[in-house]
Amino acid sequence: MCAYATDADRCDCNTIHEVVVNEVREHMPDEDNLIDLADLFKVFGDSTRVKILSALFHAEMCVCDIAVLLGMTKSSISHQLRILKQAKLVNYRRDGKVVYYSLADDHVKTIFDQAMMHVCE
Amino acid sequence: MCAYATDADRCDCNTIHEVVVNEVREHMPDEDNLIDLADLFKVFGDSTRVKILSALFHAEMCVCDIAVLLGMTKSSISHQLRILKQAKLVNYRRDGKVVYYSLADDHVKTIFDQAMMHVCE
DNA sequence: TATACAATTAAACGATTGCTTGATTGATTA
DNA sequence: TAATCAATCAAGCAATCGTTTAATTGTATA
Repeated sequence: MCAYATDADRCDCNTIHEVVVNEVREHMPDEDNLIDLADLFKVFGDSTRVKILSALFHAEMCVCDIAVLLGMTKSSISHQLRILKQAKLVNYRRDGKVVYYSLADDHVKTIFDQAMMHVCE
Repeated sequence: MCAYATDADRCDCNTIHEVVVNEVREHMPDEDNLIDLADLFKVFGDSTRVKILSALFHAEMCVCDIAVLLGMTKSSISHQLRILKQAKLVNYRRDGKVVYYSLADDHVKTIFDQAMMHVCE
């Protein structure tokens, strides 16, 4: 049983389609890449962050602008911007007391557009 | 202060770029759509689910196959498949005792490819 | 009908996460 | 230098989430 599992201890199956499993295993991306992928989507998986990115599609904005736009505190916006910064999804520049944020990656727009297609079906 | 906030109570800013905020507000998608978008990404934001979808890109598989492939219990795989089913990301068909799952939406592959480009930069 | 087994489900847990509050940092200006 | 204010940060709390365990469902077959 489970002769083809990478981690036989965790497996509780008796019959598998060996050929299919091996075939799929060969074609799958590395686990590390898939984990990175999930981590990126995790960043997208919060409505506040989605709103921030969606706003930055149209214009560079300061923390205060975004807070007003979304009706939230500067603190929570700043908190979420830090997460977006860590994921290299936004750039920032300081001008006096104000910090302006902008979109760092054009892929994001494409990803959002495709996802919106799924949502609107 | 904060004359332009939709929810003035939550705002704690003194200076905003009024024109920019109004301009962006006009161009943003509806809040409901953005929440749906975040909810979709939330589904993508788990490595087990990303691995399952990535596997289904290549072949239809039963729960047991996927459990073996990923070295996890059938229970946890079934649990995640339910979430993918609810998000209309996978289809299923029963053949005797075995239930086969397959990909339901071609957008997913495009989204994953674009996201992988961001990750691999 | 009884057994076997793939799949699903429910409850419980530990871990993660987003927002709040209050304090602090950094830059400007009176 | 002192005051102001945009922005950040840290700690705490409530809510959400993924896996485990054990029980249950549904289908096939002896």
